[in-house]
Amino acid sequence: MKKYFTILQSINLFADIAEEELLPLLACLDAKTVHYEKGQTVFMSGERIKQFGIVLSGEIQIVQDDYYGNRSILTKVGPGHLFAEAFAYAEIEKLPVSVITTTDSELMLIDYRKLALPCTRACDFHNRLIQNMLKIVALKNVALTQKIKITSERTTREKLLAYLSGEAKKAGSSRFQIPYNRQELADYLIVDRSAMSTELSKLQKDGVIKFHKNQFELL
Amino acid sequence: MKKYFTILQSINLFADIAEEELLPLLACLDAKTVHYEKGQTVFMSGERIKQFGIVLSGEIQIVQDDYYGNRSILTKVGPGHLFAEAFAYAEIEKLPVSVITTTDSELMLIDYRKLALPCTRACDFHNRLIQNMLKIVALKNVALTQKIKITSERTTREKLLAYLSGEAKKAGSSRFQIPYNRQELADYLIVDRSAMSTELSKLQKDGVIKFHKNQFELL
DNA sequence: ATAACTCTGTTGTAATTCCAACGAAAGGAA
DNA sequence: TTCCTTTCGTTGGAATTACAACAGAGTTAT
Repeated sequence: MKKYFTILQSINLFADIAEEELLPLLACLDAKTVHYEKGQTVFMSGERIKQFGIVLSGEIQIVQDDYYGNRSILTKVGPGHLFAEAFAYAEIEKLPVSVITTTDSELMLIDYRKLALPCTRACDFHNRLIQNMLKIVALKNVALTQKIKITSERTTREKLLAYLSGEAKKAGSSRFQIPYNRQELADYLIVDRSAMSTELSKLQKDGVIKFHKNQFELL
Repeated sequence: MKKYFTILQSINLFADIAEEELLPLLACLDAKTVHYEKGQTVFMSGERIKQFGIVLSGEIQIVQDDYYGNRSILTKVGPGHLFAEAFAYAEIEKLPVSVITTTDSELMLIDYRKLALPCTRACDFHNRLIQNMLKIVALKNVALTQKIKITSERTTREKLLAYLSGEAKKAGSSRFQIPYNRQELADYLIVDRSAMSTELSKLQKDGVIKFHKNQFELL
C-alpha cells in the first residue's frame, strides 16, 4: 500500500487529510488493494455494488451492453481516479454498466458505507471524507449538466458558440485557451471533426470569433 | 412552516427522518422560509452560494446567460424539489446560472455546511441527512450519465434504440411502458418530434420494434 | 535529413435532420 | 352531441451533418 502513497495523497477524496492520518484512515475504512489481470471483470452489470474503487495503476473501462448485446465504452479510468462511486452511493439495485480492466491493474476497493457512516472508533476524518465525496459527486454533476446544456444545441455552430461562450465566461475574458485538441472538442460536442473545423472557419470568416490553435477570442 | 409539513416529509432529503424529528431538525439547520414574488432573483450568476433551496410552493427556473446575454432555461423546479444543491456542495466560486422565480413562491433555504457538518448539539440526524444528500446527488449523476450516453448516438434511430434498449433492460422484459409522450421523448433525445415519429414508424415497419401509444416491445 | 505520423482545414456527395404544415384520432369541456 | 384542444403520424423541401478522401503544416523517430 505504501507503494501508492503518493498517488493516494493526490486524490481529491483525501484532500485535507494529513499525511500521517492516511494510513490509519485506510485501515479504518478497511480499504482493500486488489490485483486484477487484463480483461477481468471488476463489477458485473446487474450486481448490487457495495464498494467503489480507486485505480492505483493500470486502466479500467466502464462499459455498457445494450439489449442486443452490443458493448460500448462509457469511460476510461486511469491511475488516481475514482470509479463507480456514483452507482454505489445512488444505491442502485442493478448496476447498469460493467467495470473491466484493460491492462493488469492494481485497484483499491472501499465499502461505500464504511466511508459514509461514523465509525465506532470515532475517527474524525470520516466527516472530512464524506464531505469530500459529496463535493466530488457534486462537481461531476455540474460538469455533466454543463455538457448536456451545450450538446443540446441543435447545430454545430450553436454548440461551438455555447461552448466557447462558456469558456469565455469561465476565463472572465474574451480571450482564452481551450484544453482540447480538435478531435477531443468534436467528441465533447458530439459532432464530426471535419464538419466542426469547417464551421470554425466559417465563424472566423463571419467575424464572430478569432482563433489560432487552442487560443480563441470572441468578438 | 407547519403549512408545508406534508410536502417536506415527502422529500427524499428527509427520508427516514421521523415526523417528530423534522421540526427540531429544521430549527437546528437554521432553515429559513422565504417569500419571493414573481420574477425575483433568488441566486445571481457569479455569486458564491452558501445555501441550497427547496421549493415549497410556486415555481422557479434555473437559467443561464451566455456571453452575448442570451438567456436560456435549464430547468424548471416545482414544489417538493431541491435546487442548487449541486452548485452549493461543489463549492463553485462563481455560480454559472441564475435562479429566478416565475410565480410568487415560498422557498426554504438551507446553509449547505450546516447540513454537512455535525452540529454542536450532536443531533444524530445530521448523518442521515448528509447520506440522503449524497444519494440524491449520486442518483442525479447516474441519470445524467445515462442521458449523455443516449444522446451521444449520432442518428435518431440509434438514439431511439439506445433509449428503448435501456428501458427494456430496466424493465427486465422486452415489453415495457415509457413515461414520456412523444414530445417529451423527443426533447429528452434532443431530436425533432416529427422526425422521431417518422423513425418510430420506420422501426416498426422494419420489424425492429412494435409499439402502441406508450407501450413498446423490442423484437 | 528523411521518413512516418499526427493534427488541422477543405471539399463534394450522400444521408439525415429540421421545419412547417396538415389531417386524423383521442380526450375534455360546455 | 358538438366544439375545442392535444397528441400523433405523415409529407416535401430546405438546411445541416456525416463521411471519405486529400493536402499542408508541424512533430517525432530513425
